[in-house]
Amino acid sequence: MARRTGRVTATDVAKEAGVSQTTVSYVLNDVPHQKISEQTRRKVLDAVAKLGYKPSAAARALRLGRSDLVLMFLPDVPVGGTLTALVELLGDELERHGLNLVTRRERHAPLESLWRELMPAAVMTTFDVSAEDVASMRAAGIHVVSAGMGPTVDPGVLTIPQHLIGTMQVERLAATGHTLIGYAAPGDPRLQGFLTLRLDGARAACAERGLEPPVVLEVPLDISAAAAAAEHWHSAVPAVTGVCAYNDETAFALLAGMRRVGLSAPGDLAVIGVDNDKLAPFAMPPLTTIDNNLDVVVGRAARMIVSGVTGRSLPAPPQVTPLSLVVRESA
Amino acid sequence: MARRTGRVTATDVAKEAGVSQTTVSYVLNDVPHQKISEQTRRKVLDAVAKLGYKPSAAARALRLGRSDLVLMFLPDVPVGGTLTALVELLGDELERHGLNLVTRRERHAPLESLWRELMPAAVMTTFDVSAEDVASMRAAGIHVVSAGMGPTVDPGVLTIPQHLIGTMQVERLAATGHTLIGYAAPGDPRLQGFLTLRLDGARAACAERGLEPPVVLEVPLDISAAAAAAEHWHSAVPAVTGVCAYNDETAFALLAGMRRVGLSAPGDLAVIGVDNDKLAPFAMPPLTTIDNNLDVVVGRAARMIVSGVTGRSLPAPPQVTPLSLVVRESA
DNA sequence: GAGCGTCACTGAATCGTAACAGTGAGGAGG
DNA sequence: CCTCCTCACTGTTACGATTCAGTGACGCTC
Repeated sequence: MARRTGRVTATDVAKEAGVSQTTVSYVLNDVPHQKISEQTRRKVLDAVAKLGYKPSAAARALRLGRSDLVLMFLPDVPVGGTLTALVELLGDELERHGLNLVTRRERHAPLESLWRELMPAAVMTTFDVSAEDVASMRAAGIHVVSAGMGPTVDPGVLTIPQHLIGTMQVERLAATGHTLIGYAAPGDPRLQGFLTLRLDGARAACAERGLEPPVVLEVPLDISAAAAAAEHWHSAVPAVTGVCAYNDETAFALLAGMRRVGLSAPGDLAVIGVDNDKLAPFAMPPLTTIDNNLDVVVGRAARMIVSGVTGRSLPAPPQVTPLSLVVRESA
Repeated sequence: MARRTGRVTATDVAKEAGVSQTTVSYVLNDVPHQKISEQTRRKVLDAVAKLGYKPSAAARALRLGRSDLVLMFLPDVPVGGTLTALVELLGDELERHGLNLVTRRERHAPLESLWRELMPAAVMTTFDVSAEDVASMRAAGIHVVSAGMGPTVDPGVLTIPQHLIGTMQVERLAATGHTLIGYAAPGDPRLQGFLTLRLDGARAACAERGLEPPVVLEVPLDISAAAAAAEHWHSAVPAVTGVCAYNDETAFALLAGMRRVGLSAPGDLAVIGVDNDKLAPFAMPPLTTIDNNLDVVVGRAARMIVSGVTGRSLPAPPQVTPLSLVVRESA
């Protein structure tokens, strides 16, 4: 018989239930315009349960021309906590809808070979992908959701408003009386894209309030360098009194550098981070930061992907800004 | 024609090269006992390049009875930095060998339905899986690599020696003159498994040196609670002077708690963490910790998986202990 | 009671690859 | 000259699901 592989197939189920394999498929997929009697449906379902039948993802993918994989392209950046958490949450959420998340870093360049090979149901990108790449994926029936950070053309785009992050940081500092603001840029050049957007947001916020544009210094993850930057800001005339850090890591480094040269936050220099890192409450002093409410973002992303793939439209996403200020002590 | 889907198939390549589809398959898979002339091989390869042919993962999976997916089951724990990095590195490494990593949290329980559905080439687990689960996967031709933490039965097992972590922490504290040692346990009950092993290692190390067993207190990620624990250790008679933290997060919380009650490290209480978190150098004071050299671990894991899947045995892993002490200032 | 329409199914083709089982050409051996 | 073997391929089937195109049986109308 067909018992060479040990796999339980739809044919086995059909035999057990005494119906055709076609019927099994109809029952399991709840095919719209097929009338199946309750009795037959029951028989099939019982057989499925009895035999422990699980449809083969490969066979289904071959037939349908697409798999249940969702391909997520990540920027080639030492992944920060936020992106990691996003991946994790998104994976869980997609799983609930029968989709499997596969992540890939943008580096081993050819996106195309990968999606042609895997035939994913959807692709999600976290950086900007060329319009032609997007077009050819769409043409191949793949749902593309772009969380790219740039000014995207895609109407169905999901964007974490990077520039708003910078804006909110400046808002906080301005609200607490700071008039000359610094910006701590990360050392890693691969973060340039995000940096530009966040910094633009900060610049705009300063301009809007009639403040000088932020004084940008690089603060790599190195205490000495961070200390030098801190002194530079502090001893400038007029002095910078509040700093927006690119993210919480940078903020931690800056705070450590400040300690090295005897400066303290927020007295000498207020510091505000981004990400609400798990360790932010335990910084010295506890770090004020911007939380990008990931559950909101993930919820939206998952909805876009799932509704795109299944064709069903899901309940509209709540219109919540996925950013919030977490005030602690550092700013 | 067959041009309904837009996909380039092996048949298209065959047509282009003027050979049979079988020959294309033989060339591309380098089938051992088939003689293919250099000339034909070239023609096929050229056609592949010209048409941009990429074999369908689904069709291949269906035919072979297994996909190129590697399924990694993660413990249902708010994933710490280490595990995250492990997943990331492993994904990159597997990718180089044409395998795709899919992660899943142990929670939506039935492992079985998932692997039956996806037919992965290999499964990697980070927790203990029942012997029968392993047996049935093996029976289905799936390579199982268990990085479970328990005393595993599996001979081909890959273990991060959790107990050694505790041992090394105690070693460091003992070497710097501490005789009564504390252990800061995490609040999350899901970490119990790892905790037990690390703690056992610490206990054993204490016993070996004739020291009292470590004084275990729970240090959740909450400053007040951490402060209370710190005071408890410090004011005990005789006083605990050095503490092994379950991980760097716990260490950060403890250090923050200590500041709250005016204690400092390492003077009042030396603190040593685990993980060498990215932020560890920026702790106050910079955190001494145990680094579990992930590249080593990942390299081993990847080798085990790849060699298991491909059948080829890869160069033997360097016998390096994947743990090292990183001395900073806190202990 | 012939015609028509639903109902509740079933038969067979199809997706793209791998690999078994040939097959004709050419050379070696007797 | 006939047989046998190797070489270098090719024809065809199978993997397991989806789905189009039927197909009897039955009820209803005129």
